[in-house]
Amino acid sequence: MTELLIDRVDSPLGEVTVISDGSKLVAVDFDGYEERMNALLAKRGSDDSFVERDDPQGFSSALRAYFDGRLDAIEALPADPAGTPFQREVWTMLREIPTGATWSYGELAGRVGRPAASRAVGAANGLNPVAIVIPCHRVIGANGSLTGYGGGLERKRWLLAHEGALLDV
Amino acid sequence: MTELLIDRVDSPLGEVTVISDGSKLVAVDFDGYEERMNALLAKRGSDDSFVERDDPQGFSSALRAYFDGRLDAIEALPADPAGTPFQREVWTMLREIPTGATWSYGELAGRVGRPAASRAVGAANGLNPVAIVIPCHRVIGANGSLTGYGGGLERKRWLLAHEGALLDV
DNA sequence: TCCATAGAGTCCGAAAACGGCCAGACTTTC
DNA sequence: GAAAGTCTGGCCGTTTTCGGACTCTATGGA
Repeated sequence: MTELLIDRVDSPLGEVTVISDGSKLVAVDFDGYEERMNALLAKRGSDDSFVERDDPQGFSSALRAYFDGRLDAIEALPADPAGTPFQREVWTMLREIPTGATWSYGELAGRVGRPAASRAVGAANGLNPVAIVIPCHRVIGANGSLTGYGGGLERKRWLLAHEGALLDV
Repeated sequence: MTELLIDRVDSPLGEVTVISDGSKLVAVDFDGYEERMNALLAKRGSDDSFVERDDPQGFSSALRAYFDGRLDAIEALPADPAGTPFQREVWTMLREIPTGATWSYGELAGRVGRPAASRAVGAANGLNPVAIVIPCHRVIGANGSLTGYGGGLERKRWLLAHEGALLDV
């Protein structure tokens, strides 16, 4: 039974919910995805209680700075998402993608030592609980298409543009 | 693409088919179960061709000796059945059951470190490709009933009686 | 009491289904 | 012809579904 700190951040992409376990980020998600987020959080220790807290560990400020153009403000934030070993491996690798760059799912798969596991990587990507900070939005199709994003493709496009990534479309 | 050696042995239980990969037993089954046996063999390397061979590696002689009363003739025969890790674990443990003894499915489950997996053990038992030599017939219900046998309960009863096991019925 | 005989409860591993993929073979358009 | 769509088959970790060579308990007769 852990106590989780919850806060909200206004952004050009709508309200963003930030959840911390007191030391690390355990979830970041967009408005309207509460259900999914709760499902992801349920994978942690069974029972969690939520407590409203202003700017826990400074995570909310960091996100605001990121949205304001200080792209590197979120780079060092500690995150501890709950998931299978494979998923955690993928999520860890995601943070190696430089701001402004994009990888294909296949590239990412190769980076975690399973060159043929691009689909599995896609699935793991889709289950990333810590949006933005763990930059699953920086992974796109091998042909340059955006393919998908949990928060909606528009948000993915916006984030990549905000980071200065070069897109085909 | 492996070449499998096949032979038949006459027995009180009818004709028994013996299949060797040239060094180890890969299947032993009763007459009338060709289809099942082929299915089990299909789990090995994809394509196998069969070649008639008289008494390959002495396996057929050993079985005849067993049927003639030399019960220990089959104890040391090498076997290499194809299956999942769990199945192989179960099949390996089966050979630890002494001749003339019986275990319950639950006991067998405990012996492979999964005390609650008695049903799964039963399923694995039923898929044993190497009848008689891997003595799946020595496993019976916790209440002493014979429960089931791929070759028919009559054969199971006969084998146990042949080995001198004490049965309730 | 004792046995046998259902029936339900559970529990597992196996197998199948499911995606935020991708490369290659084909079509269709200019 | 080239270039942009379409379709197909194969991949892979996860999730779901399934089915059973179990077992325990409750019943109902002898």
